[in-house]
Amino acid sequence: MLDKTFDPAAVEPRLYALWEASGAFAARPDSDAPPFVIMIPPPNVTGSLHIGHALTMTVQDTLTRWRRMQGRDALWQPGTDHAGIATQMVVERLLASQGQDRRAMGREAFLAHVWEWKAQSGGSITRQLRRLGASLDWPRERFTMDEGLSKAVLEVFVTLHKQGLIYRDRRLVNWDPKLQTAISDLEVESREVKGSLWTLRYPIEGEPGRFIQVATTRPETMLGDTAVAVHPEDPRFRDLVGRRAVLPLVGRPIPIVADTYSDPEKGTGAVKITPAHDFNDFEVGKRHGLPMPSVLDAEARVALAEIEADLRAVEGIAEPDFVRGLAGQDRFAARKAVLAKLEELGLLEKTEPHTHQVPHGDRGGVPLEPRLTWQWYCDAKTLAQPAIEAVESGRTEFVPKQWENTFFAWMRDIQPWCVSRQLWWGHRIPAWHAPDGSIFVERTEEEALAAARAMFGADVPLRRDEDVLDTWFSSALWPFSTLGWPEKTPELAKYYPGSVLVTGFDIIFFWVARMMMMGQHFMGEVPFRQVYIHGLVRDEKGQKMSKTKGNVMDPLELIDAYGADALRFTICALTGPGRDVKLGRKRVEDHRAFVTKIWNAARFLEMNGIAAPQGFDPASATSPLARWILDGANRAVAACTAALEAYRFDEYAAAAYAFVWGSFCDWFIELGKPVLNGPDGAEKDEVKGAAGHVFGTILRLLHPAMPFVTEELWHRFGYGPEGSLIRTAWPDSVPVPDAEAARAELDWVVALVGEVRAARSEMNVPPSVTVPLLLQGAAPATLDRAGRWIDAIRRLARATEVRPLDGAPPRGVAQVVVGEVTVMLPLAEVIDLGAERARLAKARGTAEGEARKLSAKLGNADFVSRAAEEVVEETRERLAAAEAEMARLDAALARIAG
RNA sequence: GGGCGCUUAGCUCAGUGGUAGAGCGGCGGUUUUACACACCGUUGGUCGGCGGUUCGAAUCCGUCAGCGCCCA
Repeated sequence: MLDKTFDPAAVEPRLYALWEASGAFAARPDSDAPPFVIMIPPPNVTGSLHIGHALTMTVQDTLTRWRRMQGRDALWQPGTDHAGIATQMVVERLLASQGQDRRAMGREAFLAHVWEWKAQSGGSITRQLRRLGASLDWPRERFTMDEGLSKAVLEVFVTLHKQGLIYRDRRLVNWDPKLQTAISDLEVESREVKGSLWTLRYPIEGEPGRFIQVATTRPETMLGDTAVAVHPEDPRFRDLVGRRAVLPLVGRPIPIVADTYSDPEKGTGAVKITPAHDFNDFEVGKRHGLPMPSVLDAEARVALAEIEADLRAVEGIAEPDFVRGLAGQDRFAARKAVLAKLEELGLLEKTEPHTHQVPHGDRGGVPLEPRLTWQWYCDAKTLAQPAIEAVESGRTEFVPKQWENTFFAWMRDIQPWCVSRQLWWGHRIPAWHAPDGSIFVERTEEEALAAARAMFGADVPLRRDEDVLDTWFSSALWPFSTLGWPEKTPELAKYYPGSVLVTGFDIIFFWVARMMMMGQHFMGEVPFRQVYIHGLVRDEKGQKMSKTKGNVMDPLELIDAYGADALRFTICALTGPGRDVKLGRKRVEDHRAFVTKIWNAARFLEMNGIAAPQGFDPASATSPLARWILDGANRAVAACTAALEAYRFDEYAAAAYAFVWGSFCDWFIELGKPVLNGPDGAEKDEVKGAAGHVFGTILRLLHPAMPFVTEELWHRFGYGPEGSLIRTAWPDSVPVPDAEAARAELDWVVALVGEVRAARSEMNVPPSVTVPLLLQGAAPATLDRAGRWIDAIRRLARATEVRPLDGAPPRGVAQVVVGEVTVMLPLAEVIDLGAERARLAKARGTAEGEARKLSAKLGNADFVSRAAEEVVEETRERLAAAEAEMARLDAALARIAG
């Protein structure tokens, strides 16, 4: 016997362990089955399962389980990425709590600690994914720092370098002074900051008393100014272009240059140019050949080495000793000091409050500092071209398609990709520096030494580059590095390119773009055929979930409370195209009711001795009820299949829900009860067979979304051994012959029951009162139907009997119109004639409104002559039906008049 | 400032040229032995505003407004 309620916690761990142990998740490279491949976008090894993972993994698992059931050789590739900055931060924090420091222990010792941490606490997310039911092929789990993937990284770096697509350059980068590393443009987060706009006065050289005013939000960088720029057409400054200003505090004369970067409308119309500390200024500096001294060090403290030689005293303007005193000060302390000194010198014109966007590091959280450094760059512009073409030509397709625009916009304007990071945890760059500055990029130190020997004619000592690669560099190789590349493995041959990449739109630039570039370049083919972009999970009010807002939901807690099936089904039901998912506890609770409904339906079947049918042939079913539910199941199968093919998880969930609850439970089971309670025989056998058959279809249909409850019921009902539903074939939609007749019959029964129930309810007839249904004007076929369904009608419509009206209608009837029939309910004892008249009048009003609308339409000559013939014909039929109904309601009203 | 998206019932959302829908909620009723996480019935909408195309517009076009996101 099934328990009274479904207990997910008792079932989930057992079934998951069974699936995993039996190899149900395993890809089968040796099979002939066509592959279906999803490469998991590798979660961060430091991460734990959050609600966003729950969404993306539910979608991926639903697709994987569905395709696996369809007979595809499914590979859902698991793994994690090493998350350079995040992991290094975690381990450093851990060490700090033990009073240890990374720099003190040195690189090797630190890395040993990281690996130790990884072994102990890394990848807890992979355990949590099991709670969700994710059917990943665990024995294939990879890690971006493992040996094989590291080999792929090495191969790619060296190859790209030899192809000139990776190079070293000295440019401005986004520098995180807290983490002391370069970071990518994509790791920059603009934050609105309430600051000030200071207007400074720079004296004009040789013209005492004349100044040019510049506005700035970062006065401390003025030590590194090398020009003042004005707009070439700005008449206010025309005579100053080509002359020089004296840089306050420093004393260095700097040119006043004409550059369209300066906006006459903004600030004073003149801007100070600090090429080494601002991206726009850097461009101006390049255009005008300006020096580019850095005045801040790696920790964003004032550093004077590059301007020391420029310092000179100028009475009332520049004080070298003051500047020297700034050395080593933090940028914000230096700002205060600089402003105070400028004010003292009368060179601070004004201070205005100013709100502006300040770039912050998304990991470290501190304001970033553009910094001029040597870094390794990847020529993304070149690599992007084939990736763009692949999407243009449809070799990779985005779903929904609109995201292709986002992809194109980013890819067509892509900047050189800075791939080096000043970290220890990551793939160390395979470059060796010779004392003279030559660099050798090779797979091994031996090869580098050999290359150096060839160049210098003698052995020279080489020093390996200290930097590591951006984590995304290795992630970009994931679709093929996990399959064994650069080795030519059977897996690589079979599973590349993948079928679909599933991810959120915020990740298009990170994973999609980079995997596309690397896949095209090294495999000569796209890494995936489709990219399914889903929304973000938000709270019920549509707010982004965040720890600071306190509105985060823990998927594991939701699973504990409602079960994984409920959470997964909720996510499917809410995942429409191009929409964020507004998720609340209540939504999960609501959908749990559906899991419970299935469980209860199963209990009913069990009580009636219904199980996996033996030798039931749907094609030979004769009873209308059996044929009707078989037809309904087939249509549900078709709808669910089409929805999944289109990535319409909401439609998939809705179609399954409507069929299971609205058809199978509400009508099939109810209509079947009289038969099931009746005598044994062919009819009962057929209804039981159909019930068992359709329930099996339901379990298969819902398995991708709610794997646990379906798998549990599958074996409990003898459809297969425990844990076998996951390997069972997805149902086919097999049309039922002459389904229209079965539908027409059941539609009639449903309409009759519905109308009678509504009339009784509106008349406030207590359920205990049962009455005969007298049919007036019934066609012989209708009387036959009534006879066939008499038991069900008795039960569902609270009727004693159904028979033709014999003679005059009794007094005090309630009447409803169903097709050509007027059904009379003799309710003399309880009926309120006034209420019944009002009810009939209302029904007549509805029919009349409908008829009026339709006849107006048909009265329009343009409509009749220009609309499609079927539409006109259908309108005529609807009008006739509406008028007939009006006539019957008129007759009904006349019967109870007076 | 540029781009994208959204606006349909109280709420969350389907519906992309031909009868405005679902779930949840609300209201009324029900221990009808699978299920009160249920059953039965019912109430909710000038489909954001305006204009256009069309025999016909929630749907196509234009425009305005509001909201959200991305980029600068």
